[in-house]
Amino acid sequence: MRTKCDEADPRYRALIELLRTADTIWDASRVFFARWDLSPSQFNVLNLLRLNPAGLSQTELSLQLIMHRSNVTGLVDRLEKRDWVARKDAAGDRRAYSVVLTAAGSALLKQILPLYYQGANAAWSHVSAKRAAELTDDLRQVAQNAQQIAGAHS
Amino acid sequence: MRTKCDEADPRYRALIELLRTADTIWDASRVFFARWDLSPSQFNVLNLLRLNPAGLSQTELSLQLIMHRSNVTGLVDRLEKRDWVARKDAAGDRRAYSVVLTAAGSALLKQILPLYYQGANAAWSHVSAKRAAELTDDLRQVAQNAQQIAGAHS
DNA sequence: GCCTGATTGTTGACATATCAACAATCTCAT
DNA sequence: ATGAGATTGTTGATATGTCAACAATCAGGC
Repeated sequence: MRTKCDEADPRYRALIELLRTADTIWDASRVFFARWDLSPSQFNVLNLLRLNPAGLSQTELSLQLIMHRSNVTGLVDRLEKRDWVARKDAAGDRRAYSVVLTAAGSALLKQILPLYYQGANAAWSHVSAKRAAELTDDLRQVAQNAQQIAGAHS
Repeated sequence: MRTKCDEADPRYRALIELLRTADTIWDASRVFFARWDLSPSQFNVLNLLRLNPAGLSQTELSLQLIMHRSNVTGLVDRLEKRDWVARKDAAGDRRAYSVVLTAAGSALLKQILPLYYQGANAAWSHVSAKRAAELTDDLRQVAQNAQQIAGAHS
């Protein structure tokens, strides 16, 4: 039995639409954050630090944000230069930093978050909460499968 | 009536999961294409040219791939250097090129596509065709909304 | 023909991302 | 305690992406 799958397959189309939609949302968020001269990635760093007031090491940041350690260096550099985050010495490990939100960074987030949630809500206004939850489950499964397929390097 | 929306909202969670899943898939595809020393973006160019045998201008490519004109320059440069695409003079417009697949590029795609569809299928194996189609519709709507929200720069 | 305005691809400056390699440091078995 | 191996953040090379500005060209009204 052959595996039926080409560009007409509904699953393949869903895959393409998923990537396309994510790209569109990312671009829209870039426009949104431009008001504060902030990039989506920079916002993600700030938002993650908000949820971790004790601070995160750069490696922890890279794991949460799904990016390479080396990329966090420049990201934190630029945020630090604008006084939104600070590098504290990590307790008990002289190799690592503990990156924390500054008061200014916290204040900035307080300004952004309500508008951010509002926009996120508006984009999904036509989707019911139940359907959104189902969709989330589907996506989680797809992400897990994709990782396994890539991990098998076949 | 206040708008209820925070990080616990199912719609917000769907948004986050959407971005996260797309990122994971993109990373997985990067691993997948690495076998041919190819990037996902480079593959997208080749695949798009396959569907347009007459060739596309770089501006047309940028519109289809949702990226800036200026980014296509380097992308095509690198693909041309490896003889997978060629820049022909566009008929009737001395400013533009007509970018086309070479025989080598076409042969490369023939090699990749079956494995590509196979992987795409595997990632969505747990989702029914009907559900995939519904999901695609939802995503299209979300993408459209996101664009409008960004366009309104509010 | 000719001028105005739009479009095409390129360039340079920059942010974001990967990877390999490096010094500094930590961990842990011995 | 010490040496082997892992981990941390940085650096340099490179790809990918944006944007503004530029020369060349096109398209249309006059």
